[in-house]
Amino acid sequence: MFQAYQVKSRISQVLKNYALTPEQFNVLRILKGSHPNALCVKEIGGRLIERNSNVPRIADRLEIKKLVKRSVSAEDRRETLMNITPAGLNLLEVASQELEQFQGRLVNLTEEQAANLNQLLEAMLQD
Amino acid sequence: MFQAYQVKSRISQVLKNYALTPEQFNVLRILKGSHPNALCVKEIGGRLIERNSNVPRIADRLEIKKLVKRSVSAEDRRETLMNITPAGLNLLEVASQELEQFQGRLVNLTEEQAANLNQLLEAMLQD
DNA sequence: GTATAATATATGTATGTACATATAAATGAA
DNA sequence: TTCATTTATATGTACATACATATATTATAC
Repeated sequence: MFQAYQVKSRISQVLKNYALTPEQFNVLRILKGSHPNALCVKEIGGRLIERNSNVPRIADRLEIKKLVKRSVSAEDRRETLMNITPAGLNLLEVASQELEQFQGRLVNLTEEQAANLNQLLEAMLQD
Repeated sequence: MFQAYQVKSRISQVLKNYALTPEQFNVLRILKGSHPNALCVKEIGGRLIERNSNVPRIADRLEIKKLVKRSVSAEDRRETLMNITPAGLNLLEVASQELEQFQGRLVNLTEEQAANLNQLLEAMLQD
């Protein structure tokens, strides 16, 4: 948990250059993954690590910055669909590039060590 | 980070039985560690994983529940000293017991695997 | 076909983090 | 000694999580 906190803090510092929080960045990445197709709020939430993320409120902030657009689904009017805007794609592109370089310098493991770490983490929790 | 989130969530569920958050629990544990000596706000903050924890506000909530007491330091009147109360010690005792049992069942690694995981995590980050 | 249940989203409230700023007290330089 | 600087804490604001509840829409039971 200490290392997870460290990683998140440092990612946060990099994203601050783009006025993004890690959560906002993750939502943008998910939307880019489905682009040009929209995703509804529930689908986005299901792809986030934090199962209790409040996607409507993160969407509020992204919408104010015009990085996403919301619309009501025609098939199911309960659903709010979200799309990343061209401005969102541009910002995500530059932020992702800096973040990838940063992470490359940050992480200090061989491929074998990384695979080993991953395996231990996956085996760690009961249930 | 996914596993750190899982662990924190499950700990959170257990502590909810005692109306404690993980952060409040950690502050109580730190205060118990120094008991019967008090600790100032800065010392407590320095022992938490989250470097930016806002100890005064966590202390507000613990004080309302009468689990800690605050006082002004005589040696340095800028410092706010904190002490765990008898009620705090009692609550911590029962909560800790349930949490330890829970964590024993939760974590699924041999001693060797745990040592290996720990070593990989420590080596993981540059700087 | 209508009433009820289930679902998707939004929103209110409590808690916490991140960070800027305010305030009081101690320290140090002149 | 006096005044500027540093330090410890508190507090304001923005953002996020956790969870309860409200609302609108769809699905289902009869």
